[in-house]
Amino acid sequence: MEDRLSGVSDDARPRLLLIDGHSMAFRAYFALPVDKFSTSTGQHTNAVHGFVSMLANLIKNEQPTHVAVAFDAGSTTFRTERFPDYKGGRESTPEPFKGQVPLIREVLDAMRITHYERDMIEADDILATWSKQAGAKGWQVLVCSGDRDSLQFVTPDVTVLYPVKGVSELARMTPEAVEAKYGVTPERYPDLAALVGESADNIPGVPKVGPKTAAKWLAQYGDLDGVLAHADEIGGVVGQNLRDHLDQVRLNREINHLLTDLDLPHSPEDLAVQPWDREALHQVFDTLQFRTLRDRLLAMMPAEDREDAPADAAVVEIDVLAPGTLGDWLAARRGQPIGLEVRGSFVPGAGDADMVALGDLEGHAVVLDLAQLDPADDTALGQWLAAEDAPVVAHGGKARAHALRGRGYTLRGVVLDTELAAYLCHPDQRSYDLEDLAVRNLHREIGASGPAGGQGALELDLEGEPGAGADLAERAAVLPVLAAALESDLKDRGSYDLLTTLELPLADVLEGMEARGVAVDVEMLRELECEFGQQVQGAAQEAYQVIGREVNLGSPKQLQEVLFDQLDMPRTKKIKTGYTTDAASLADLFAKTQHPFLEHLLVHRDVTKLRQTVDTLLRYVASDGRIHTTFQQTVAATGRLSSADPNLQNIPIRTAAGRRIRQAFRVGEGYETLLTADYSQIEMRIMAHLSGDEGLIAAFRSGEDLHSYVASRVFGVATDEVSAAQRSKIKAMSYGLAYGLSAFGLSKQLNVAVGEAQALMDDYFTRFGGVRTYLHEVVEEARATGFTETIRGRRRYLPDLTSDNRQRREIAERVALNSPIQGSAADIIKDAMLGVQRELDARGLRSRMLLQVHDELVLEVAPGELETVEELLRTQMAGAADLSVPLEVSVGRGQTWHDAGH
DNA sequence: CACTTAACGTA
DNA sequence: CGTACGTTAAGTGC
Repeated sequence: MEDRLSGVSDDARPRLLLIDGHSMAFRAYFALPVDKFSTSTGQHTNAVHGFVSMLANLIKNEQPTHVAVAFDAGSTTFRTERFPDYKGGRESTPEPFKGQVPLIREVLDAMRITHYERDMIEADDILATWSKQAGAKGWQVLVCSGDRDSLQFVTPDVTVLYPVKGVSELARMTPEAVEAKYGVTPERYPDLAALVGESADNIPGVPKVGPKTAAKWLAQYGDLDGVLAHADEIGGVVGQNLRDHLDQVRLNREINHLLTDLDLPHSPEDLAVQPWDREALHQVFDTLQFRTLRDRLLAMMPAEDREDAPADAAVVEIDVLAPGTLGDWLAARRGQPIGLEVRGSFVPGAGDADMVALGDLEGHAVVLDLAQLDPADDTALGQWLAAEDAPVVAHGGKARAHALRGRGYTLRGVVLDTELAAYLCHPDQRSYDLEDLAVRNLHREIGASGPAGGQGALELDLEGEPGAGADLAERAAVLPVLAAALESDLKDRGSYDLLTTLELPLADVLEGMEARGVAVDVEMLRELECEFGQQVQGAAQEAYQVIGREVNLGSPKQLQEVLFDQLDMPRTKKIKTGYTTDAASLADLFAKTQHPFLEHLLVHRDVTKLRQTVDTLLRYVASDGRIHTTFQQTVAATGRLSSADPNLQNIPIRTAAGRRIRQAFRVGEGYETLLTADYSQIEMRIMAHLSGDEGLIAAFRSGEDLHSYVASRVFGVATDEVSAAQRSKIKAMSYGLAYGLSAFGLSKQLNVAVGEAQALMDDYFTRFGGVRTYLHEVVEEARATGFTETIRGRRRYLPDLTSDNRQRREIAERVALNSPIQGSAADIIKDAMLGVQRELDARGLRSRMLLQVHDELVLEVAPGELETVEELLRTQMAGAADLSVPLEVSVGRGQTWHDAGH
């Protein structure tokens, strides 16, 4: 590691960087705005960000060979015992600062930087000791500390970096700089400090004596002892003051003396910089939600810090095939997993591919330009792609299949999809770029060498796009290697089965659904757009009239002005930018003020949203008159699918106007009807199953209305005597429980007193105690194992369950409650989809699945197949899991999605 | 131009 | 102080 600096610096001595952790974190905290740095979970991160940013700069600029951080262990130290007022009178640590220090430690761990603290000792003492030890060896030492006491150990070899402004600007305090600034040598600095005092540490100095006077005295009498010995000779008020404070000054000197003889567990040699733990670094930056900082750090990670040298397989050799020999190339590798990478457009239903690369485990690759592919090769490629028994490894196979489909190829036989595999291993990440996976799992950089780095690959590239072929080949070649790594990772996590029996086959099913899309009535959508548009205009005009001016009703900022400044309405809930103007608050305000502006505003909001939904849908209608969404299979951490471009899982249903949009989704030409099937109360049934609560299981087995049944038990009345109000309270609570709802939250939702909500929950748990036990146990087990699990063994890792930060911990606890339930429901409907597809195929039916909306499937039924399809749909959905309660499925049919719904 | 925020639709 | 998503316009900052 030492040789790293030889190229950068002309000084070949080891360079030790020492950092006072608390002091710098605190500086960072005050340098950066608290409200601008927090994660979506509410964790403040400004101090972490500032600290890590500073650390990154230091490492980059100073190129240390050794690094360590010292922290203060607690508020009690040998100094406070000696002098109870030391550091007294300080404001208590700001709330948002607490909890950030452990996060800094996590980052340091990931960077494999030693950090140390010891009871009763301050960070400065630790740093002073290391500094002295390293100085004695002739090392260069840099000490980064915001504590001026550290200036006392500045020497020609030891420089203190003292923050002047925030944490970005550090003053290099060399012996010369100390002398220039304070008029004394570093060695005498504590003498000066003893006389002057340090208000930050609540150390009183001699009144009226500042650095100038103190330095003058020290120059005159040599050192502090000299000054004290000659205290009588000093005239004036300051002299008298000194004489009055002799004991204080002696005590000060005693206190600001730093220990340099601690027995530390790490010698300076132990502090050598280590290769960073990329995996851990990614994880901690994921939780901190630091994107730019992550990139900055990774970018400066020197090549020699990569954990293992790249394996020899990293060299990709592009085989130049004679026309017509692709079949031979493939035959020579029969049965071996081949990586497949595709270049082109991955748009569902309108994809296209222009280049394909194949790579084997040994690093051999071929690059195929599909536009000028030899007919024999084209056949060989098509057969190989479609063969179920020719093992393929892809990254995002579903998207690649869309591209290939555009060229008439069918993709089958994907035995491992690296994107899906990575998702199952770390379902919380936001992206699974192949480059990142290669680096994290194989320590292999791909696409980094640039065009010139290829091995004679350039001539293979399409004109005007140098490097594309080499890049594609490199990606294809890394896939089988990566697949092996991810396969074993998945097996370790017990999730391999989930990949092969659920997610991989599902990807095929989803690809089909996306490719076929869903038919819409464009005329109807246009009419709706127009109608909603007029209503938007109308509502806006009326709103303007009320307030006497035109504002942008879509701007929360301008609305705040109108509501709270112009109209001086009661303040709503506070948010970052002021007061919220969300629908619930506006409704509250209307109840209080009856102000007509609010009415018009709410109508405007509603209709704007609807118009916008219609607008978006229209933009996505493809040339076949259908909308092709993308079902994202690696986004939702619980295992659900999500839908995007456009999102068809959030089409309105609750309001009459909204439901009209569903009328525009209709059965396609050549088909008879739409069929929708949804699970009734699937999450509550899963709760009953997982908890084993006798009462809840009995409720479902009784066949009675769930919420009425539960309400009758909670309120102690007959099922048919349950009032609508009682039922709806219970319904809200039942669903809330699976989200970790508190009595406070319930009270807010039901608009009742917290006490009443609490009583309701208590009554509920008296009757359904198994639920409470289960909810408690699921959290505790997750805390012990670090993850939750669904009925299919889908894991979600929740490191925050053991966080010291209460807010983070409690959020993780709610996630732990919800994930097995939501995730199991996702498992079940995914299994059902496989069953439905299998049956449709097996029976040679033309009917087909179109959409999935979490607990609902939408199918397009071919003429004459209705009865068969409905039956198989019910059977497959109800039989998708074997729970201790029945899975109930309700089915509807109609010409439109609205009519098929129920 | 890219990113974040507030708001709101679904299960 | 209830989970999981995606999309949009407005606002902010480079």
